[in-house]
Amino acid sequence: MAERGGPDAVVLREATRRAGVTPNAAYRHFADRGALLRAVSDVCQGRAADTMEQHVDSVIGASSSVDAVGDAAGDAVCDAAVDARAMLRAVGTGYLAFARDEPGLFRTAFSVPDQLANSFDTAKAGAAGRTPFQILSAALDAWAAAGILPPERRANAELYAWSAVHGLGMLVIDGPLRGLSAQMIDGATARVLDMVERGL
Amino acid sequence: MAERGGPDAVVLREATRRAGVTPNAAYRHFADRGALLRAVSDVCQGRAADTMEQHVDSVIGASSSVDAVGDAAGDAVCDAAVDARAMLRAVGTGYLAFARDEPGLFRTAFSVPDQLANSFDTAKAGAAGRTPFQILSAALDAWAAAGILPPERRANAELYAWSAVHGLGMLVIDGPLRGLSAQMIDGATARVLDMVERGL
DNA sequence: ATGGTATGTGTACAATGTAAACAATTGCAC
DNA sequence: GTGCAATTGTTTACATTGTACACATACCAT
Repeated sequence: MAERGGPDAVVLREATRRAGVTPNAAYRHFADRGALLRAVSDVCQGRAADTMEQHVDSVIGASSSVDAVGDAAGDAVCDAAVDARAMLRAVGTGYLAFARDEPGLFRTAFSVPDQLANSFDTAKAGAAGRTPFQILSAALDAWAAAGILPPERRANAELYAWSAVHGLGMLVIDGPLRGLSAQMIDGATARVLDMVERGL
Repeated sequence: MAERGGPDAVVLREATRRAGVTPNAAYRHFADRGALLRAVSDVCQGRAADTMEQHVDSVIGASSSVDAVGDAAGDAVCDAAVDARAMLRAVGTGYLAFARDEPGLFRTAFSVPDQLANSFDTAKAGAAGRTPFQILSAALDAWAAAGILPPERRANAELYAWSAVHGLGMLVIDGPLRGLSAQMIDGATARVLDMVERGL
């Protein structure tokens, strides 16, 4: 239901109908519709994490193989920086790919009020066990380790990178940027990630 | 109704109740609930524009008076750059101030699917006649004119700056960043704007 | 005067969330 | 094994919402 229709479409009675039970049976499992929606939202965040991991993995794999083929041992630092940048971009593109491929799930994932403290809740984790926030966090740790993110800027950097990418996602799927061509969206994605890379 | 409760709270029957007419009278003015919501959304964008103009004006006023007092004629270019940066920051802080002060209106303003082409619709304009998009656009024009935004990066720059600020707004008001202290939010706002300034 | 347009009313129906009381099933203690 | 308590589901009921259809009224122009 969330997949097509977003959060507003996740409806208690329809859920029970699909489950083959009467409407009120739902109240044995969820306090109210809000609780159901929160549970669905958590699952959606897990799905987002899956897409992000997938993008990160593909980049890591590619980068490693290239490293293995033609490199001397001198520029390990440079490699770390290149890898860190690629990883953060993969996190961003994965996030936005999820938004574009599954707009209903994306909107459901982030349409329910939450607290930053819950960003580590395992209920929001993907198959790999990490939540979207943790995936982003790891990419920024890699930046810091590679020395391309000054320590004084590391604090809360998740929020700033996240804001940029999340904003683009929202504007694209149900904001004023909807209906842009795929190329336009690809371009905007690249440019927003450029901005984040330069600006973090 | 939008003010407290956001888009979900703008309800057709309640509106007619407050207007003192029967529910179906609404259908003489709006095709359906969606049309009503779109109209409300436009008004909300106008309110956002008002807040943004207000922030921009206060900055322009301050900057001009400083200029008038103690300057030779040499660094007009520098002044233009300083002004342009201040203006863009004011646009961003205004946008986020609106999100924080009127979260219901903010969510209503941007929760209805729209097209970029409609971003100039006068229905979305504030008292000064400009829509939020146009206000942002003007600030970026000032950047370009001051020479601090390379021409090849000017195209669609609205989208990138907007994404960053919009994302922070969404995360703060009903995303995982809700409940952050006012200082935290102020800090995050400043840092996101730093990122935009460096990254555009 | 008359006819058309704008606006509002009355009645009606389907869908939703949710409360309260009741029933069936399950698991465990004795 | 028996009985009790927790778990899960059902039935009935109600308020609220969006919306369709037919009907009424007021006003304005010809």
